Amino acid sequence: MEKQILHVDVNNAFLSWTAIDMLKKGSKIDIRDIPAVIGGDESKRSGIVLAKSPKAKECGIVTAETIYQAKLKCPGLQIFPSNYTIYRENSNKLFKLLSEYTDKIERFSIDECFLDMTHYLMNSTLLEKGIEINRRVKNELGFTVNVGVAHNKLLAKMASDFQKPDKVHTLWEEEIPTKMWPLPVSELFMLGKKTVPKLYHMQIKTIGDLAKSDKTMLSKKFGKHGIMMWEYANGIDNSEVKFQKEKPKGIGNSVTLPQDVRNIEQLEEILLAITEQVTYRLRKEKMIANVVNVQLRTKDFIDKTHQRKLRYATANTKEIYNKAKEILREMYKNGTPIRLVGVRVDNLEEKEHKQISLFDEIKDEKQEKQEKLDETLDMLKEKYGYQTITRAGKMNLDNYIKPKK
DNA sequence: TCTGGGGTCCTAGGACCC
DNA sequence: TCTGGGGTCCTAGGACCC
Repeated sequence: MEKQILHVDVNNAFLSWTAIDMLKKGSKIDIRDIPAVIGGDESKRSGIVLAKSPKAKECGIVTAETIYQAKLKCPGLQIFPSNYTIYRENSNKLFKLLSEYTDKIERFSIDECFLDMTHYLMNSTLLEKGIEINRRVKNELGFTVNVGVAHNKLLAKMASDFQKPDKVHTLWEEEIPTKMWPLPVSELFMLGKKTVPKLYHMQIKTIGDLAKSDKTMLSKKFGKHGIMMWEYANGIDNSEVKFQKEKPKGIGNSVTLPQDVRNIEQLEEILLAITEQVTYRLRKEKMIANVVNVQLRTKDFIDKTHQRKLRYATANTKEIYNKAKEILREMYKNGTPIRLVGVRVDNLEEKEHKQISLFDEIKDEKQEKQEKLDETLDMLKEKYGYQTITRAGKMNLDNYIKPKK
């Protein structure tokens, strides 16, 4: 049976949400109407564009470029910091409103949702529902969304990306040749900056070119990715709207340091602070990890990641830190200037599912104590806030990261 | 004042086993 | 002298998304 899918995408999400917040706090200007961007902090070496206003877009500013580049393109550009607390609040409001329409709703990102309306249309059409959602979000939440209307997720997503802002677009199968095929191949979902030049080289320039090219040839050249891009170009996508919250597969944090660090003792302190953050999140998910992964980025922007399997799955800070330290020591050549440090845990499993007996056999008293310590510290973090309770005391990340001005 | 941070999925080579 | 192949696990890195 044919699915009925909507894709809802907030227009310039971070910028719109910051604009609303500023107006609420008495701002005289709406930053949606001026050349403005939401950006990182250049003094913290994280100066990139996260979102742009329409006027900033007119200057040629693109997402993820440096603030420095953006200023060159648009001298009067105004820059505002991001605020994820506010973004999460708005995202939740949107999700709540959309949940009135179907139970089968997938939060694809902080500002995008897929809705499976197949059994929820009652007496209206899918397009009517899309138009209603577009209108209600604007009136009730104060920001605008694009809505894509189609029979699968890929086409709905492509549709919501057509003309912006505040629009509802259909992309039915019969509309593919006129609405999707003329677009440059770079517009197709999952085709990024590495693949597009390769396709161009093969004289594949539009989505239509890709759709009409030979699937077997693409498969030989790009593997699974080749099959997928051919299917997407032809509007084929059988994936389901994932409405049940999925357990994370991995959890990680990383930090760009305000200055390069070139000695291992300092790197270890940073590693501990990040590990504490990661394992805290891991324990909150009630999961344990089998793999620890350490990432280093040099001052020349060369990334290295090394990972090791743990002897048994755990969420204990000390055990994971010990493994991370082992990895760091093996991968770090003393004196190399490091710009970013990251820790990830992977191959997660649910703590409940672990067979207690087997687990306890290899767990000794020391480990029991360590786990109790984690529990206690986690409780304190819940009660008094994360920042005040770090195991390492002075080894807090704040020592390496300039406090927010 | 150059270049974020959090994810998922895939590939490929080597080790190891049968 | 010649000389398997299939499967799984582990690890590093790449591509892509928002």
